Amino acid sequence: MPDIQANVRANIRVRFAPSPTGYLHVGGARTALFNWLFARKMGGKFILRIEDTDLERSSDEMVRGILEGMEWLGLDYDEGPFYQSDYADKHRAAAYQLLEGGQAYRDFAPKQERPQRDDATIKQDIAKEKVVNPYRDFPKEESDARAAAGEPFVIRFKVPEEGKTQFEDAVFGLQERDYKDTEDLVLLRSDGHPLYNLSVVVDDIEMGITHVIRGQDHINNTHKQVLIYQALGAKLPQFGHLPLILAPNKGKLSKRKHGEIVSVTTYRDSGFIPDAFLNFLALLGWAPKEGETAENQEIFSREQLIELFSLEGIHKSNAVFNFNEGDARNWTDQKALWMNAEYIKTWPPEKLLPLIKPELQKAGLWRDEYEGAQKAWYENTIHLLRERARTLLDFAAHGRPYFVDDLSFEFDDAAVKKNLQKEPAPKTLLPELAERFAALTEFTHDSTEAALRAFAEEKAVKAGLLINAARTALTGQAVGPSLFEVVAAVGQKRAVERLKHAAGMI
RNA sequence: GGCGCGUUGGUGUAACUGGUUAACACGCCGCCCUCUCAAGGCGGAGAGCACGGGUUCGAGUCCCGUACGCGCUACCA
Repeated sequence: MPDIQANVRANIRVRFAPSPTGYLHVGGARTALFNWLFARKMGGKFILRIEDTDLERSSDEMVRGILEGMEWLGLDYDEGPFYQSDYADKHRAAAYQLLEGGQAYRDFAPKQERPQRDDATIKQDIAKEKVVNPYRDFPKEESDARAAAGEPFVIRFKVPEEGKTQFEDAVFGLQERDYKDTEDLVLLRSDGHPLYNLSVVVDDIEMGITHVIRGQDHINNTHKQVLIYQALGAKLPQFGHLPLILAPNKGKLSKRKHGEIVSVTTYRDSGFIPDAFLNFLALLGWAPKEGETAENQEIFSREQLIELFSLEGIHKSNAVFNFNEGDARNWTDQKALWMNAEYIKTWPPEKLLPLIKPELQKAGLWRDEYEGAQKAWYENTIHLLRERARTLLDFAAHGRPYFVDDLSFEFDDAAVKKNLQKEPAPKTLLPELAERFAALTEFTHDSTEAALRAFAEEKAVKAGLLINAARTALTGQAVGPSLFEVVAAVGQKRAVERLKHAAGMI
């Protein structure tokens, strides 16, 4: 017997349809993610379509930003990218089909200057003025004649007077809207250019989209689109509207207001592991069913997310993305940062190492031996650093003393004061300690620890004093891994050198 | 203004078809560990579920109202 369920699932087709604004913002990324998860979960197809019907605002450059973001996040699409502008003829044909069918009409009124998007008071005034369009019931012959005479017009959808649109939303449930609350939207501009709501519907029908998963800010558009679906005689897809991701001030995310912080490339460039960012995004507005996860689990691999994802788990209320641009350390949502650190700490080396290499290369710290003769040493050093890293950038920043042979790393002022200069002992003891280290035939964590502790006892100083002084001498820092791990990683020659050098700084 | 949607600690979320002191994660504070910082372990503060009124033996969970927030309201997408 054929597996009917599997067949139904395999036919599921979803799409992510961003407009090319030059970058993929976190809200868009989450929409893409949810579509992708749904498609992967159901064994359906995930399609990318660029909504570039507003040609003035589109360019290759703008599209590239979207593609880059998708690629970084690893959201691979099965079809596309398609460009909506390539199908303008079809959209126009649909508009004329509706005109012929009497479901749309020509509006000869001259274009009005519109107020700025954010000028709410003017908008309100316009809304009050809204009256029945005089061309709505214009005689067909006259309309045809004026069009034939070359008079410019737009094609508007003729929203019926009585009744309401309705659809069952996968997230918000039954949605209804009275026809009288929907204006006669423009389908085709006076220059023949098709507009968004028309293009979307025609494309979604054409592409066989079964589930439209998009931001909640589209709910009003959906009512308009339902009208177009019906006028075109097409079956409605399943709609699912996602809650919005809000800025810390609870307003809408926007590049203009919030800058680069809302672009996913910022997270890539700031050393996020894509899976960590995806994990964080997935939990913004969605949660797995209780009982299907491990106790207190917050970390989910891609595979687990796919396994656990369901439309039912999506929330209705908006989520705040708590970034904090002014703060150098906690510049973005702390949970995202924590999650990234978790990934860095626990990811298998074969996945982590390829992400660190480019960072070291950028900083001029990379050597090919790290993948050859020095492989074991390198991996051990990375292991040391990963415990304290929050982003991939930290490997180059904190790792410099481990990767350079000379003294071309920073000495932190506070560390020098506290660990080297505060007490008089280091000045005389550090050179002596250097000699002890130089004399060791076996130079390991344990042998250096034994040597240092014996030396401290001999000189009647606390081991901690020497340990902290040595850490600053070797790394320039007051904080870092256990000293003897550092000593072993830095090696005998460099350790001896740096201990002597530090004494000279005092 | 109109239409729509939402409201659980600072943030993200949980709480089966209403049933004992509202749970978890991040963050915060403290303690332990310790050579520092992290990590880790343990503990703590922080919401009585926007507010008001109902229904009920019993409501965060159902109903009504109010407030607040958000979204949409283009010949943009």
